[in-house]
Amino acid sequence: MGHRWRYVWGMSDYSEDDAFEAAVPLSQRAMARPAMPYLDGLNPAQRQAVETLDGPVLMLAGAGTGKTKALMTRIAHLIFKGRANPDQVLAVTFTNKAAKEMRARLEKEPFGIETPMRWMGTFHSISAKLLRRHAELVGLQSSFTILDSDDQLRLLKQLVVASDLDEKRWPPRMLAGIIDGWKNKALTPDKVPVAESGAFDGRGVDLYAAYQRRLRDLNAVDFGDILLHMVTIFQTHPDVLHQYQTRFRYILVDEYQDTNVAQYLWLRLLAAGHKNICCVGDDDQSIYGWRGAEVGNILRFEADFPGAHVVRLEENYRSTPHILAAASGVIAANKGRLGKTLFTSVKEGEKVRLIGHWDGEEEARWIGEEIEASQRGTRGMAPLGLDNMAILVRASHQMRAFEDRFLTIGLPYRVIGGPRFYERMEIRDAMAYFRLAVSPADDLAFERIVNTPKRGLGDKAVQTIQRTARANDVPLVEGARLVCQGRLLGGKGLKELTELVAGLDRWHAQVRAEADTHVELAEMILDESGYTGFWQNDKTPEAPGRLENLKELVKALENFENLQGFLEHVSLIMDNETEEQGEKVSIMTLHAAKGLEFPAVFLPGWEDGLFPSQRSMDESGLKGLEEERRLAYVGITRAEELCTISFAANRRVYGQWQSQMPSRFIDELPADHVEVLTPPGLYGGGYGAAGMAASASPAIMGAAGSDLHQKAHDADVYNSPGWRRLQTRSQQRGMAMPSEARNMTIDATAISAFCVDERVFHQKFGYGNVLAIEGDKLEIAFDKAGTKHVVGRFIVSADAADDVPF
DNA sequence: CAGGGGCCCATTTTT
DNA sequence: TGGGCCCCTG
Repeated sequence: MGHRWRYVWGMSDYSEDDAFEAAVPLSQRAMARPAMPYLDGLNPAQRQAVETLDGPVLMLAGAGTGKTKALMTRIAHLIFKGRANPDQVLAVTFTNKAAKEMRARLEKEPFGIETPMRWMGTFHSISAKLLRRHAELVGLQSSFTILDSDDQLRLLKQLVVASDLDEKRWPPRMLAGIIDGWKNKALTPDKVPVAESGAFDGRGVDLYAAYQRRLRDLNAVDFGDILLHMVTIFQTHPDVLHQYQTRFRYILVDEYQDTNVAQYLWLRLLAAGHKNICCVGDDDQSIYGWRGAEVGNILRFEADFPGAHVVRLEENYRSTPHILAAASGVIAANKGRLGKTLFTSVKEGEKVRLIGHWDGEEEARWIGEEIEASQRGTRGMAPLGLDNMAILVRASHQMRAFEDRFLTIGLPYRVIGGPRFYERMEIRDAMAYFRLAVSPADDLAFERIVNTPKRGLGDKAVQTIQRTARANDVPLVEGARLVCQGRLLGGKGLKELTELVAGLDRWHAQVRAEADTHVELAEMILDESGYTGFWQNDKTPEAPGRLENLKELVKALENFENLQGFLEHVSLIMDNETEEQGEKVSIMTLHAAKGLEFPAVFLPGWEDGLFPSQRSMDESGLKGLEEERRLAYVGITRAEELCTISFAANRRVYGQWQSQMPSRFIDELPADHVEVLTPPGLYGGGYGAAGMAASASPAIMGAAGSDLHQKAHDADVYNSPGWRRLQTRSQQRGMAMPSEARNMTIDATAISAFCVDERVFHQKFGYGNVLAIEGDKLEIAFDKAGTKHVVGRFIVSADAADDVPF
């Protein structure tokens, strides 16, 4: 069927405007289509979302309910029904990846729409395209450049310095944040509310205005401007607005819960005429409030667009009932939701598993073992490939424990959202040198570094070496030696190659003689080979980072006996890891996981302060907590078959060992859908790190109760016999306790109901942070009342105070 | 100009 | 604890 329709829209060779003006009355031809088979696979809700073509539609699509399918089918339907040709559909996504995927899927069966959808893309890419056409309306030329955040920062820094502000107290980065915030709210300098005029030492607005002038002079825009300028143009040039209101007959928006105010206005202006706007989203998955997203946009949709059809997609095709119930239980604690009830026709499945550990290292170790067990097939489940498993963390620094552990046991992993350390070019180069020092016959390593750094040994020289080596049936290094002896190369190349061969000989001798420590040797190799110098002389902006990575690599060597030992561990992983191939466990942040799904998901680090993040709660209070809770919801709903939540009783935070309380979200897990596991090394159930913390949880015990934290504090858990027993047992079994923890005596901080840095609330003085603890007296820095010494019984944890309206 | 030392701070991230 | 940034020095 593809051909026929391709023909119909074969006008895409025209200029865009011609194509637009020519807007073909497609309906007759479309009607001629025999059937619309693409509608067949939809459930009633999806079908309604697809077939309600006119007027505003809000598609509330819970996790795993076939949102993308519905969205794409709707687009196809609009086109096949002849309501619009592909050029008249505005389809907005948040990431280029999402747009790309959607394009790809629309081209394939059952849709076969091969006419490119010109207006499918991110807010930014579409706006940039529009802005190039109308740049002069905001004083720019259409050739304007788009600054990245680095450029932006450099510019702002100049302005801050020029304004005699103390760069330390008023960092340009902060100004960038403030300005971005204003732009996200579609506030031009003249529109910034008076209430915010105190920002940035009272200079914020002025600097913002100066920055905008500077950008204009440079004929440049930053990311925020791309949208802001278009909103300005739409607001001040009705003719332009009208042009696009007419052009875009239908508007579709994905991830609507993530839109900020500027994007909202942009959409509302464009949709104002026909109101044919379909927003797809899930208020429960709004996790980008910190970068300006307004959940309010989705919550207010019906008010903004009176008469809107709201369609709820609630049938979940992804997860088992227990997983859905757990996720629903957690998210139910949020207020002001639009509300959806996910259901599934699946009957079976494992409960969500919950386990506590002594510390973060043990948690990583346990998860590693679980992953290996799942690979073999466990608990009657079929073996799972590594691609089917993921570890989702709150903050990227949590990844390190897993990377370290997986590297040690040789478990292949991939980090989503950031290149892996051992995959970086400079690390691979350095490793190649080490490999050659250990095994001179490593030809791959030789090929890799023979001309790195540049030695004037190009393709031709390498070919000569290879030919010689092959002719004499020797490794490449020996081939190179023969080339040097026979003077088969000329001039500079010969000299350099001779030097390299001599160096390799020397390093190899050192390895064998064990004259120096392997760390010193590694440093020597990197220096003498000229590799370090190569990056030092490199002027590209990446060079310093690469040097840092090399330092890091050398530091990592300290954990091994010798170079060989290190290489063995890493090479096991790297060698059968041909680029992006092979099965790997995924490690990523919860944010990065949105939109993905895995049969098995691990959710480590569910500890108050880490998750929910203390900072989130401090900065945004209840709002912040609710966003964290949505993050928990996103995490759980990534799992198809098996979801494992874990926490550690102790964790190193900024180099300090800290006792951790299980996350309050654990309390919110419905007990009937959770299986509490006993941590390894602990005999029987009893008081395990998990057992204790979990059974302290009313939810898990099935007891009525509401405030785990207060109870836990009251019960003085860290001083409890159970806790001591755990500590002793762990020691006896030589469990995964780092030496610091092993020797740790339980100090006043842990015994007190509060801990240093804890956020607390005082009836009279308000909120504050604990500075120090002496017996039952606390030194607290109150936000408003200053630093005071207070007796502990007048203080409640800020967590508990959250329930008090403020 | 590059590197060392000291100091401050410490999520989430796309465009 | 440790990474990034700035400043100072050789």
